[in-house]
Amino acid sequence: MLERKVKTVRALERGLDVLVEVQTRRAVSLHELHQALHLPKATLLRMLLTLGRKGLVWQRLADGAYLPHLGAAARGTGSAVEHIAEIASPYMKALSTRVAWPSVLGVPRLDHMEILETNSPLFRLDSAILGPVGVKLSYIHTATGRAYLAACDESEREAIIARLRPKDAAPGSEDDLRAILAETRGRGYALREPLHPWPDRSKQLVLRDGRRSMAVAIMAGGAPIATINLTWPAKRGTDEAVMQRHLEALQQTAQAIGRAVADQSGGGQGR
Amino acid sequence: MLERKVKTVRALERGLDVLVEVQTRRAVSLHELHQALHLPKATLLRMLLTLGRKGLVWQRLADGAYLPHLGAAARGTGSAVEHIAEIASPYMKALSTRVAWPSVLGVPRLDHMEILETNSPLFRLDSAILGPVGVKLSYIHTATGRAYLAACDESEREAIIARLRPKDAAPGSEDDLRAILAETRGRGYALREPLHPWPDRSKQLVLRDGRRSMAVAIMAGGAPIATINLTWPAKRGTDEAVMQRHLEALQQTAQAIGRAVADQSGGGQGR
DNA sequence: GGCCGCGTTGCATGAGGTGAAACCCGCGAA
DNA sequence: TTCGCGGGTTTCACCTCATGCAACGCGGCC
Repeated sequence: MLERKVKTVRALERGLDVLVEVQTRRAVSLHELHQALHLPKATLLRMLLTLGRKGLVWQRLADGAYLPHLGAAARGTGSAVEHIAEIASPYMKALSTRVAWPSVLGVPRLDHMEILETNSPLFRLDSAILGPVGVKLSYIHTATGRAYLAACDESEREAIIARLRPKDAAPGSEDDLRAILAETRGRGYALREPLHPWPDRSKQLVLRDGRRSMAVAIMAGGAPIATINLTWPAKRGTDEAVMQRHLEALQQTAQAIGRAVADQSGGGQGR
Repeated sequence: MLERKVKTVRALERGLDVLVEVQTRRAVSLHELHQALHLPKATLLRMLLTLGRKGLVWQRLADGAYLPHLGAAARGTGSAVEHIAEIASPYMKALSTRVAWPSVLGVPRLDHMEILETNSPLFRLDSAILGPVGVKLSYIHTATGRAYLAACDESEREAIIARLRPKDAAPGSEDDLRAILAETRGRGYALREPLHPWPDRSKQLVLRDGRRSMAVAIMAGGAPIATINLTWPAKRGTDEAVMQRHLEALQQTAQAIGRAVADQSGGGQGR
């Protein structure tokens, strides 16, 4: 293998350098690649397009960063769940063309929801900037968090609530939360209203950012694995109008993503 | 990602096709790639050289087949043990330049040792053709099998012996086997002599192929994970001379491979 | 011995990879 | 508001370098 008289293929060689670079750093911008590999950006762009077409890397909407596609590697390692962002990304892009407001994809963590992807850069409006990837959202005060809590298994819900319950929780406040979640579950989508008394991360910020938000869970295999929301400025007309207009699209998108994740976990190996 | 005005890099594109093809079929010959991808062999050769240099594929000595390098994929999935063949291959190539006879790398299976790699194609002698990859060797009648049995943990040894014990085993024959293994362990290397009465796969073949063979275990983390042997024609001078001359090289090679495997499993991620 | 299949090498040709330069676009500063 | 800047994107003319034909080596098999 090592010794061979023939020359190597330079274009392939450099392309593989890019691939390896993307794989080692988990997320990388064009500019970072540029200064790491000393290749002109134009060249990098063409290589990334090629790698993308072959399904080896993908570009996150949230920040345009290039990420490795784990699929080929973990072939058969189950859990396409780790790829939700990658799988959801194209659906969120499509969603951005159907509705006028940006969305965020969130996944549950121990005591918060984490943003994995957002299509907000696709909107021109400066009011549309949603937190970058990695931002932590409250389970209690955000539509995203409530959508997950309402959809998840009871034992999981209990565990999360227990984790968030303040020492000095007002009597009855926990029942209020449960009532909110029950209503959310019945309604089929979550809102950041009504207000709930417990403190939790960035509660104040949520309260006064002047936005409204609705969210639904993404289900796969009977369990919620993520959520997707829609955020719009509060001043924008009546909330009911917005919600009526876009709820269906949001739910359809969530279902489509859930189906795609289930498909990947099951038989197909994608592309 | 999908839509982009710029052109893709054809050379990279085709190279990735080759990579993917090698990854999906686990082992593939140049000719197979040729008819699968409809690329001239010369081109394929250059691409494979490039992929090899980047550590994404490697070529098996045994049959020249190209195999994917699992490393990048399973990064952190531990057990470099599955890569023994890949890791051992270069050492076996080096060994072929130090000694005059071919070697085989074997790993334990339920009731036999399986050949994973051999450097025999590097020898011109037609007497040197050793079974292709996948051949099953007897634990009892081959040096390779005995080397493993002698080196492994007692409980594992007992399990294997129990599995192989014939219903009508002659009294004392099992003790004979244990004695053989004990002597092997003390000596530090295994031989296919002395004969043992139990029947086992291809016993007859081993008895009359007119060859002699010696083998040592490859240790990693205190346990044997594979074996490497040396085979030569029986007619070739005195066996003692051959063994004296090459035993050290064989043991050094086994140790080097064991160390390489341990290194990969531990810290480094190889390329 | 001669044929065939497969891997390998050499080399002339022009397809296509390359990167400088220009363009775009959003952002922050003035 | 304009300007400048830093990133990403596109264009395009140059000329390397990927390409595949052709020829060779070698071992196996009839």
